[in-house]
Amino acid sequence: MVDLLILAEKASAAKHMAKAFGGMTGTVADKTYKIVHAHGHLMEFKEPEKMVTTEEDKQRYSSWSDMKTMPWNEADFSWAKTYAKSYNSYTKKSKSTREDITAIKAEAANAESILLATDNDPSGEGDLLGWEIVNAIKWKKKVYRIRFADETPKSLNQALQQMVEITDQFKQGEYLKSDARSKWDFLSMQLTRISTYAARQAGYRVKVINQGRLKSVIVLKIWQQQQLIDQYIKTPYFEAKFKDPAGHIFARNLKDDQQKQAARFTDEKSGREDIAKYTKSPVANIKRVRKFQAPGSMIDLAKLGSILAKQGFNSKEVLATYQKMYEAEIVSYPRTEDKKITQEQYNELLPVIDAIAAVVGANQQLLTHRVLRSKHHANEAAHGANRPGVKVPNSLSALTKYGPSAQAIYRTLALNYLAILGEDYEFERVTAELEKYPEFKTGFNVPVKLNYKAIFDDTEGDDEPTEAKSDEVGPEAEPFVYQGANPKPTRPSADWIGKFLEKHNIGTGATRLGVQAQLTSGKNAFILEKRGFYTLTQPGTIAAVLVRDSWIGSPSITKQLFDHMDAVGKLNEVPSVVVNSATKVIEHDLPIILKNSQELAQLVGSSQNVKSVKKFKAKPKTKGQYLDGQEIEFSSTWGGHQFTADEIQKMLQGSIISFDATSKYGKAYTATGTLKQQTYKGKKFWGFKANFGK
DNA sequence: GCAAGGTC
Repeated sequence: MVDLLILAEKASAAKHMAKAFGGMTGTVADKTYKIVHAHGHLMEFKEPEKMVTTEEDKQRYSSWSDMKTMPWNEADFSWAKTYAKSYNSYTKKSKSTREDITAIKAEAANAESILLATDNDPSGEGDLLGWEIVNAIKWKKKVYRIRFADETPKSLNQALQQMVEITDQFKQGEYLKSDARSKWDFLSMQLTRISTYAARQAGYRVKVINQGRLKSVIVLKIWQQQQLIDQYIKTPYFEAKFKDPAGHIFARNLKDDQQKQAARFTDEKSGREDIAKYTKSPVANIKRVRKFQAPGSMIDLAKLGSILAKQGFNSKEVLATYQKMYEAEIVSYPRTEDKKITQEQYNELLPVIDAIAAVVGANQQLLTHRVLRSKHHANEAAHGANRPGVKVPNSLSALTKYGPSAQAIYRTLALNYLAILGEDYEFERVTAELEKYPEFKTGFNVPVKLNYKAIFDDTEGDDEPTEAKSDEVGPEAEPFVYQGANPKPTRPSADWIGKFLEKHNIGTGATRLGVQAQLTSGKNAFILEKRGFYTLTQPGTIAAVLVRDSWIGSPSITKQLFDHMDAVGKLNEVPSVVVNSATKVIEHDLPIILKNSQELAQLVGSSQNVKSVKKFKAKPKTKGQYLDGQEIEFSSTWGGHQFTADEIQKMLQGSIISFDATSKYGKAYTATGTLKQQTYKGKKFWGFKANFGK
């Protein structure tokens, strides 16, 4: 008989506890103990039709096609749970968790009390999965809880001193709120049945049209952005600006639409007339201020995924490879919520910093900042931000066995971590204005010491052509007509969706990248991913169109759910209010989804032939005589830019032209090139060709 | 066939 059966959330946590307490069994804080562990949730809800009793209800809750059966009445459900299926990626087999539960039950038979030592997630998920096990083994004796700041021995032993009894689960806010959350999400599956039915009614032979708090919001956001892109019309404007000999631009700070309207002209002629008002001016009031910038916050899993997406790795593979590296203790816990680390975690890594730097080829001389900055420090961080582990690989190539992206994962994580050991970036902020027209100002940064940026610069990868300008300003600047345009909407990408989800607090560190991996893979994928950029597939478009104007497609639904969960967690609100709110969402969204299905034909296209919707818009062509006399035809636009008559004339004469363009990453640059005969898929054609990198 | 949340 032991005093305490310590239940850890996962194998790695159990291992850390064994290290902290002196073995998998023993005596700690005057109590005998044994450590066991789960691997996440071992129990999950039974199928809806298996949570009801009458034959009539079994029928009702099996239906995917009778819309009168919904919204479901949650009072009909027993909310009974069953063993989860756990998938083993090594054996590629699914296995029931029945044996795990049986094993824990057998150990519990020899214990006086259970100590829940599962993770302390803000959502209460660790409490929920602990209680699921306690309930599954029909435990009737005492239950205690510890919450630890991190998994270092010091923190775990500290936590043990603050053990609290929580035997009545219905009085424990963390359990109540996560239980309510899980019921809410479970009830939301009705929207998948509704959407699948609606799409089929509209004539689409779809498999399943999944909907949920994360999925619907992601897919709808991508669709809406695609609409913005499709509807985007580039409208150039002409604005008076000044330029000094080194190329620094002096412009007015146009704060609102009114100011912009007054300063910008829609045609070049008016722009030219406007600059006639100005003459060359000396540059005045040059200020140089020395500034410092600390390294940015550490990257999370979603951010890492988006960085690697740009290098051609897909999220599914990154997740799998990262997991294997974590199991080998080469990197820290992947699915962390933490963006910071504790002092203990920082201290733990310090001795191996130089070894890590050597592996990834970082300059060790730059790692001089040996104090954890407050912006990276947290008092509590169960796993700590994503970072390299204490075990350092011998070389990058030794990592290849974990997966294709292993080297890239380690390199990115390590450099990002090492950057916090670099000194602040030092630069000079230069500002100046025009003597004659002081409202025209310029400002730019001149790097003095790169410091941490020489280790890891999260702006790298934005491979935009930046002209190397001199840091000398003035002595004078001349007016010119600057040609700009309304900015093109950003292309949907992994990075962009990640930021959006984070901003609205949708999903967790564990699910944000996971759901994107899910949506981009399999036969029924909703999203097509190419180097981190997203487009919707046909089923994805259907899913998006169906949840237009719905609540499930809105980010505010998660916000509302979380606000209510917080109230439940503080015991200020009864859980049933949260669960009932799910029914209200179904009630509201069911008719909307059915109504939206009538627009599918128009917005998605033919249900018979997917390709028929992808009619290519014929590009407007221009004809003319090339300098050798032959009659040629070429597109009158390039990269969203409409060639002016003057540019067309010049191109036909074989001259080089330049114009302002926007890159596919949304950055403005100057495109320079000539008209050339080119080949595409074996066909010859004439068109503008940019001289990149020349 | 369904969610989102854990985990491997």
